[in-house]
Amino acid sequence: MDNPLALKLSSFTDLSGGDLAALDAVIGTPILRDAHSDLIQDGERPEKVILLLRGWACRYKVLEDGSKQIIAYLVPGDLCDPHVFILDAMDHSIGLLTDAALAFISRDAIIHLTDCCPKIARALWWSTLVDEAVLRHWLVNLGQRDAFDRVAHLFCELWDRLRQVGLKEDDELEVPLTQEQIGDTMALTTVHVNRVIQRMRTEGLVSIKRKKIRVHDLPRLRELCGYDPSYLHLRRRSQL
Amino acid sequence: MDNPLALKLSSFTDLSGGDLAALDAVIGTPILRDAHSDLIQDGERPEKVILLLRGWACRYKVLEDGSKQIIAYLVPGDLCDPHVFILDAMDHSIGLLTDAALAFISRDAIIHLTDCCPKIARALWWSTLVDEAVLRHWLVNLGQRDAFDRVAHLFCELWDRLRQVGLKEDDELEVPLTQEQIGDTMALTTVHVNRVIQRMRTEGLVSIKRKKIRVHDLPRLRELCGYDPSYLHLRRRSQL
DNA sequence: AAAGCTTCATGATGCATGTTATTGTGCAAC
DNA sequence: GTTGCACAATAACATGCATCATGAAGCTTT
Repeated sequence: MDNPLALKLSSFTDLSGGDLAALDAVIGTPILRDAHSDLIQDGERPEKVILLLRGWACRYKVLEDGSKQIIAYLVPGDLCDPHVFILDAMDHSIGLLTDAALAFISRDAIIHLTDCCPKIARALWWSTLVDEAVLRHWLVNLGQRDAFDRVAHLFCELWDRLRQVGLKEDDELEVPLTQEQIGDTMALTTVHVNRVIQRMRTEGLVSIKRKKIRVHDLPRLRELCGYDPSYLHLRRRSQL
Repeated sequence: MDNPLALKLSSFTDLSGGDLAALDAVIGTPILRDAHSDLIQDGERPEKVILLLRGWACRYKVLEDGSKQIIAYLVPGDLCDPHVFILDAMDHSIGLLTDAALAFISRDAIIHLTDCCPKIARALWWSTLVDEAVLRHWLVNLGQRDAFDRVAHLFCELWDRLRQVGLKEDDELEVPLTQEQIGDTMALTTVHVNRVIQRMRTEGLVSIKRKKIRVHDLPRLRELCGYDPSYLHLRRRSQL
């Protein structure tokens, strides 16, 4: 299965052959885009729903003073806001972190998909509810945890989410994020992100080489930062 | 109109008489509950959807170390998670901040309501999307703004949301929150919340007396903290 | 009206994290 | 292979907010 959306939804429910075919049908030929371009900008009115097939994107908001907050990551299989048409205008931007392959899905295709495949409709519901749960969890992180725990939580979450779409082998995690982007996510400066990562290194928790994070001691990392993946609402207990 | 849900949804779309009747029908006799009780707790499986008719509630999460983060406020007219049945278990709690009147709505009633009244279905969609937008906005607040701006933003947001359901007269805002709860919301200590409020007072922005906040200079408060209500996606420009 | 509790007010001190600056390192362009 | 650039590493210093402590003010209970 090379359709990452199908893979992701399969981790919620069993999809029939017809469901899988319907999911493949909405994709069409992937559209390629370069890193650092915006898929949609704050204030624009969305015309299509975006499905990320390859690469990474993020939701973010830039304030008047230039400070930037990353609000969510989109990884392969993530579909942004299937019902965004109801709103008038975007209240944040979506930008690409890497080169990417996308499918733009029309409103009508979404409606058709959910009308004819109730299992998919339900799985998409699950997916949007999980997105919201992740957002709540990030809020708790920013509000209540210190720098180390925030960064550790991010690594643990990405670990679980990437495994879900088959993008992680062994104990290596390919995370195409600069320390600045990690800082914009967890509301830290690059300097401090660096301090935290140094500490993780010296404590033998992770090693990072060219944007590949090798986690040496996942159980300990999880325990140190109090990570509990239940907010991801993964249905199937997949193997560690 | 004394149905706050109908009032709130009306700020998104015009509802027919039949729609309004359907919204009234799901309410039944209100259930009264005392302040400080939990409507549902972290880890529980939800059986009903909760509609808040009178009083205030909040979503919150308590960490192992006892620290608490308030994730959202529910005010009259707010309906929590119409599709929460899809998830297995709550990943946070919902607690009452004041005495309250509630309607518990069954899953079937929700399904029936949305099946037979497409305008309501759409308006509920809008409402959940707005809830999510508020959550994103809070994340940006916690990540990028200082204590003063965070508290000011909260006041501005509550102003707009309460006006939407007809709970605000003149320039007075009845907000039944202690400084500790404001702190748990905006990730500040009570001490620092107090300092911020003192500053607002001495600058002539607000005066607070027995949990009623009188805002003397809303335009200036908004400007000082960079408030932009577009994230609330209010359709109708109501009068200030 | 005293006692007890919750909430608010305010000062002294410390720390986690921000700010500014400098240097190193690896990759890309030419 | 030199230049330039993005990213990472690290040091010195600054600060917003937390922590700890104390007291006052207002309610509730008895």
